[in-house]
Amino acid sequence: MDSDPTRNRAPSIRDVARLAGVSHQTVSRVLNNSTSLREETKQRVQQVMDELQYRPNRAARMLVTSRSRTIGVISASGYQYGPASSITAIEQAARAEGYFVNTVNLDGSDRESIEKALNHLLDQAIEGLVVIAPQVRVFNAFTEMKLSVPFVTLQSTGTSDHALSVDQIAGARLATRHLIELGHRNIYHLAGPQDWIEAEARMHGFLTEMSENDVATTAPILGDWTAEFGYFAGRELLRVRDFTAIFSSNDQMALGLIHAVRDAGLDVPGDVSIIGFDDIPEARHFWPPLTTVRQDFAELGRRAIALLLSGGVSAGDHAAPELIVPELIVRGSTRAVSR
Amino acid sequence: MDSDPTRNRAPSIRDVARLAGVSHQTVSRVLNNSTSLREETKQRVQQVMDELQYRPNRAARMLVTSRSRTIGVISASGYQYGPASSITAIEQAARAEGYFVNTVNLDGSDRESIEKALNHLLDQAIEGLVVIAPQVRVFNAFTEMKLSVPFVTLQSTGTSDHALSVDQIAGARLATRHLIELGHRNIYHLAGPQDWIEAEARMHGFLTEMSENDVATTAPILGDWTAEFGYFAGRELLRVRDFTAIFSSNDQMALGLIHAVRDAGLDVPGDVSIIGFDDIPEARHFWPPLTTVRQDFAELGRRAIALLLSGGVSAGDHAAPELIVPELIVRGSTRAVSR
DNA sequence: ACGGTGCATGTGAACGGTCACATTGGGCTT
DNA sequence: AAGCCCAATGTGACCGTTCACATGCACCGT
Repeated sequence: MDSDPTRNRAPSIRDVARLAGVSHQTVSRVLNNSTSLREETKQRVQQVMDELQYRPNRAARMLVTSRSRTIGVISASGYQYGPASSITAIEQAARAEGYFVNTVNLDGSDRESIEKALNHLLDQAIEGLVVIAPQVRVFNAFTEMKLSVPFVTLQSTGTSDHALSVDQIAGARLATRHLIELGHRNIYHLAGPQDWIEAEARMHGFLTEMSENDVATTAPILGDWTAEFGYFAGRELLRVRDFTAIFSSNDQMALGLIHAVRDAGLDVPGDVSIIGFDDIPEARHFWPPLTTVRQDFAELGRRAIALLLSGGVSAGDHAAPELIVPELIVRGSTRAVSR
Repeated sequence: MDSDPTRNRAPSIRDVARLAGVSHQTVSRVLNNSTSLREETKQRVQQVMDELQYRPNRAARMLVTSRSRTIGVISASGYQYGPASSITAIEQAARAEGYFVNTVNLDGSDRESIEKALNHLLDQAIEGLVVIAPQVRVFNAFTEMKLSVPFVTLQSTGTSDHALSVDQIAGARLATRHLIELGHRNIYHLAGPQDWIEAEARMHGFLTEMSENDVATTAPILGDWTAEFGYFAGRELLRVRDFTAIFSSNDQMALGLIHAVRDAGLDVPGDVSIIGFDDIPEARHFWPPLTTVRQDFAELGRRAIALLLSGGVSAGDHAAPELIVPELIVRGSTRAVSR
């Protein structure tokens, strides 16, 4: 007869208990390595667990403790270098603390897809949330939403206590100052999309640094982060050619810019200096190797988990966390202006 | 008195039942939209749910159905373009089917970190597993492991019924044939790490195509996928300069190669033709725009979920799934050999 | 010898859903 | 009008863990 009820079921705490000759509660104690357990008992139980290949049922545990040990991540464009690095770091940091990570990728930046994503995670009973979706709209959506779980926003300006971020303004100023110090006075800024917090911050840093040094500025060009856009923007810009340097808001657009300059028969950095932002791994092998501003995405991810697990971010009465300092990486795509 | 027991607890199915004046089972039926429910009852229950902002408790459901609706993803180097794209696609496809995705990043390729990652996911009671870790060692580890959950391996050679993959051999032959057709006869192959399935497959494709066209080959150089390595390998190679073309096993190394060729004062493609593999988004804006072989990582991810959810991959008695066909993208980094 | 103390362990009831089965009542057949 | 069926709903058990509390027992001081 194959009606043995234990046949198909995974072994439970009671199965272990029976075989070890103890109560189920004792097994539970071993599981949670409680104190006040005789070493001998512990070992016996442990041994039975190994034999049975026992695995605690997470659902049951979750049900009774009402803790999921799961952290949700909502990410836009998770396939890009920056977010992807942060996600990797988040996962590793979370796992080290025994947490699970559940990532959801946003389809769009509209309210509906945000809510769909969020609901998906809340269904999962997440205990914390990391938002890597630095569009202004998304950011506002989250701050307005009165979330019941602690959350942290990545890659924003750091004006909120929920926001963890690299100091974009400082980074942009670093880049801009570098160009100014090289003698450039006609500098364009190829910015990111208007509704991205980072793009805005970098633009702000650019404009501030320019005006503090009394350099006249032209209106920044709003791009979409892609090399493709950089290329076409570059072509457009070169029709006038009233500049000697461009500060691109990210490395991909800088790559497109270089491409356009080359297409026009000009040289980087001979005719035009170009500086990027991010320092993606490929940047140092662009031709010429790209001068850029490095931000530590992984550190960002680690800090997000640390902040979340320290449990401080739900109430909303904390000081804004420290900004991560970006670093200027000078390579071959910038040069002193020729007169 | 704040001893109201319902105060801090999330509303349960019974709370809803009480307020709607039905039994808890009826609420459950609404939840699973069972047939044989009066429309009126259904609506009433639904309304109470909305008022209470009721959310079914996933743990409880999981416990009784013993289904987690979670799919695990194990990934090496999840921050790179290929894997990251696949992961994004996997998540979206899975979510569309109501599944959750849990990603774990491998710290190393040793047995221990594999088992740690796997255990982490099994603790989570995953119903399926996608492995994006195309090292031979990792692949073998999984096939040997006698996993109890259905699983799919991505980016492998497709020799197993668990393996879903782009046809790496065909892709490599495409690249190689392109160079041969351009008249190149002295072609180097900069391969990926020896223990990567894809690297091996591409190398195999290269060698096959070369020998079928009676072109003499030199031993492939084993790289590590980074632009950095491509750069140094290129420098080394250029000390002899007995070649006119290089087939690089990925785009990053190709980028490093171009860098090295330029450093040596030579031109791509004038002096050396270079072809890559992957078609990362930046490739078309390299200088020169990179000729490469495109593989559709997102499609790979979607198929993985489709395969997993069709439930066919646990038994092991199925035909190997179809390979995805890669595509040659000709841009500016290759040119007919000059005589 | 006795009650108190504290450690090691056991007992039964939650947790919040679903499952299998029981119950109700209205409409149809005969 | 009796009997039957089926649709709509209710009842109680169960999933595998932890929690709160109970029990047994050795050891201690007096």
